[in-house]
Amino acid sequence: MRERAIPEATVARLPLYLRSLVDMTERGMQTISSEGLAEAAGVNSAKVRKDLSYLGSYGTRGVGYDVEYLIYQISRELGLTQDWNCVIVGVGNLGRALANYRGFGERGFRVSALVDIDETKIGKPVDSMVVEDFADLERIVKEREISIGIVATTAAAAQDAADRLVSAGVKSILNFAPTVLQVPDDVSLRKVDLSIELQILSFYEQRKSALETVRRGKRLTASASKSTRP
Amino acid sequence: MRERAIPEATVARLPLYLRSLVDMTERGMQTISSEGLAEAAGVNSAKVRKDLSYLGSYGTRGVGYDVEYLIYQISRELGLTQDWNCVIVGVGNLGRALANYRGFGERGFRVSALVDIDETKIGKPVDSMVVEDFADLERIVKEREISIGIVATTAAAAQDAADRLVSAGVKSILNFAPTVLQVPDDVSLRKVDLSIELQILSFYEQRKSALETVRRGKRLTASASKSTRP
DNA sequence: ATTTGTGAATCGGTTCACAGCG
DNA sequence: CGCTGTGAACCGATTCACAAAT
Repeated sequence: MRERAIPEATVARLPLYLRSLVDMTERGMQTISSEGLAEAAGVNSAKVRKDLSYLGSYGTRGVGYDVEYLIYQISRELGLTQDWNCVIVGVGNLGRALANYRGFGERGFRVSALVDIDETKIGKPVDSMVVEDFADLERIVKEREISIGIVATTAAAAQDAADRLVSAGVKSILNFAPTVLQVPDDVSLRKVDLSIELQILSFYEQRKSALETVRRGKRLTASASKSTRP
Repeated sequence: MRERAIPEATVARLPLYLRSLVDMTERGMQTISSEGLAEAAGVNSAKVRKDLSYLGSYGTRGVGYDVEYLIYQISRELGLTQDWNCVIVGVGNLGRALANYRGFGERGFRVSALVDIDETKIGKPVDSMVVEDFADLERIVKEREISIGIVATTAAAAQDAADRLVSAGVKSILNFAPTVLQVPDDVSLRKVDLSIELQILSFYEQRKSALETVRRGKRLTASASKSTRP
C-alpha cells in the first residue's frame, strides 16, 4: 500500500486496535500477530491486516507487529499526538456525567468548557469547572481553541446548539441529543443515541422470543397483524 | 417484497424513521412522502423506500405513507408494542445518569433494577430506585423478567458483568464500558463508546487542519514521520 | 515455519432509473 | 401526473487465498 484515503470503516476500527494494543503493553507484550490483535479487538485477522496495511507496512512477516511502534503509528494517524479541547453544551444529567467522566481526558480530549442556557446553572461549579453562558459560546470557542463540540442538550435545543457551534468555527460535533442534526458538509458529525440502540436490541430480542415461542410449538398467529389498514 | 430477513442496516434506521414520524403526528401531519421522511431522518428517499419495502407495501402510489399506520407497523416490527425490562449494571456517574434519563422509558424501556458490587452503594436510593447487590443478579433478572442488560461498569468489571447477565438468561446487552465484550452467538450486543467516537472525530479533524495548513501554503513536511522504526 | 500484505472474489448495502399503480 | 416499489447497476467493505518476506 501507500497513498491516502483510509476507508471510513477502517478509521472506526483504529481506536479499537489502539485500545487493545495499550492493554498489551501494560501486560508487557512486545509484539503481536494480526491473529492476536484480532482476537483482542473482536474482529477477524484478515480485517486487521488489511486495515493496518492502509497505514503502511508496519509488520514483520513471520513475526507480527511491534506493539509500541504500532501504538505510535495509529495514534499519529488518529491525530492523538496532540490534545483537543472540547466544549460540552448542555449540563443536564448527561452533560454532568460526561463532564465527570475520567478517561476520556485519558486519550487527549480535554473538556475546556461547560455551557448551558439555564441561568440557574450558569456560574455553578460542576467537576472543578464552572458552567458558563451559552451566549458566550463564540468567544469561549475562540479563546480556548476548542475544536470539538459535544451536544448534550434536549432534542429541542440541539439544532440551535449545533448551529452556534458551527458558526463559532467548530468542525467536529458529537451529538447525544435524540434528534437528527443538520450541519454543513465540512463539519464531521457523529451521534450516540441510547434509545435507538435499545430499539435495535428490541428488534432482535423480539425475533428471539418469537422463535422461542415457535420452538415450544405454541405456534405464532402469523398475520394477526393485518389489523387497521387506513 | 415479502418474506423475512430485514437487512441490519435497515433495522438500524427504523428507529430513526419512527422518531421522525412521531414528530410529524405531533405536528398534525397525516401522510408523508418518502422524500419528506428522508429529509426528516437525514437520509435519501431511495433508502427510505427500499427500507420500508422490507416491511411490506405500506405506501400509496401518488400519495405517500399514512403517518399513523407507518408508526404502528414500524413499532410492531421493532417489538415496541410491548415493554422491555432493563437492568443497569454499575451505578457510577454514567449508570446514575442513565437511571435518571427520562425518555427512554418513553419508548417502552423500563429500568427495573440497578445493581452494583460496591457495598457503599447497595441500599442507597438513586432516582426512586434502590441499588441492589450484583450478587443477586440472577434472581432479579428472573423475578422481574428482565431482557436487556445495560453495562455501565468500568472496563475491568465489564466482562464479568456481561458473563453474569448471560448466565442469568439475558440475550440483549448494551455496553457502555470501554472494552470489547465476548458473548455467545445467540446474545445481541451493541456498544456505545464515547472515547472511540471522539477518536474518530479527531482523525477527520486532524485531516482538516492539515488541509487547512497546506491551503495556507505552509506546506506540510510530508513524511517527517518515518521516525523511530523499531 | 510463520505471518504479513494484497490482488481477486464475494458480499451487503446504496443508488439509479423506471415500470406499475393510484 | 406523482410517488411507490423494485430490479439492475454500482460501490465500498469483507473475506479468501496465496505469494513474498524474514
